[in-house]
Amino acid sequence: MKIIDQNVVIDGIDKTILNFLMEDAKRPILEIAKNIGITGAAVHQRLRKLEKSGLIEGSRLIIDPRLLGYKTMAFVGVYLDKAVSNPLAVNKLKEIPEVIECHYTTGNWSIFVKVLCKDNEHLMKVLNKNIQGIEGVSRTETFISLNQQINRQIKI
Amino acid sequence: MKIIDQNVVIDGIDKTILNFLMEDAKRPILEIAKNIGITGAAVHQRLRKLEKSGLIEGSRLIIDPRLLGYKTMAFVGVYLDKAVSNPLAVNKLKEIPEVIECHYTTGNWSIFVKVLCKDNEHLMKVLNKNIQGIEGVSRTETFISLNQQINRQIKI
DNA sequence: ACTGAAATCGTTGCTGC
DNA sequence: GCAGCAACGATTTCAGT
Repeated sequence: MKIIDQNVVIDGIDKTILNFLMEDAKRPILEIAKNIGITGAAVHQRLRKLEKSGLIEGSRLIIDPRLLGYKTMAFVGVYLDKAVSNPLAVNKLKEIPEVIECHYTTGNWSIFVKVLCKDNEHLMKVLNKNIQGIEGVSRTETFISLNQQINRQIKI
Repeated sequence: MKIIDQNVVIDGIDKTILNFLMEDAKRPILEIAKNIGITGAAVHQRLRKLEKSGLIEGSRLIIDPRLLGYKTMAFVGVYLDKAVSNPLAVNKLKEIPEVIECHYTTGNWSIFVKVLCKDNEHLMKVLNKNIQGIEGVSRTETFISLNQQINRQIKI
């Protein structure tokens, strides 16, 4: 777990550059530069500074998993027998490709995960065989996302 | 809501290309091409085909929001008075920048949202003022993510 | 920190296989 | 559907301010 002890200080120009690229990482730098009113070289310098600061983690190509048959998204609250088995359970969850998020949360559950499956049958297999099969998992509660209406990054 | 009625058919080479770029959208195409054993031009052709199919939604620059002071992530289950107020509530949620995901789910809640705030005080403001202030919202249940251990896309 | 130009590298289009 | 090459466009670097 990475410890964050200090914020990165950025100005309005940095924010504009980041907001552009957070929407579309392939947006030409010269276009962004023209929009701001500085040259492409200046934008590039700022991007290098932001990369070095660790604020920029990288870039990802975003695909629509539904077009590959992944049509069932679900959230699963996981109860663990003892709190001590948490890191072990997380390691086991990492090995399940259908698990795309995993959180250690306050409240009823020890662990909260987001899974993406092809259909309900696939989800059932992941729940019963993979997740329930992990040592220490006593019970799970599942919520199927019938429709995701918002999916975005924070506006900075 | 986009209706998906047919899957996009892709082969192993397409999968390899996509998996590379889903991890790092800036990965040089020539490098990927060499890895597969075809030319960069061929990789381009396939990418254009995949874009046209709608499978590729775009690319995003990924930043670490914690370095900008956004250190509190939470999941909020929202109870609505009547099911009919759902689309209206979603529209109101879209106007709250701290709401980064919104799902229509099975189970106890009508709507399930993921919010990203600077700290607990900020979260409290978003909950009490913004979310609870939406017409039709009767009650909310909040789970704070103390630590996100997995965050990835589906492996195809 | 930014500019402007030069060099480098990635992308796209074309022709032939 | 892919290779090879040429033309284009974008990124990156660097001296100068």
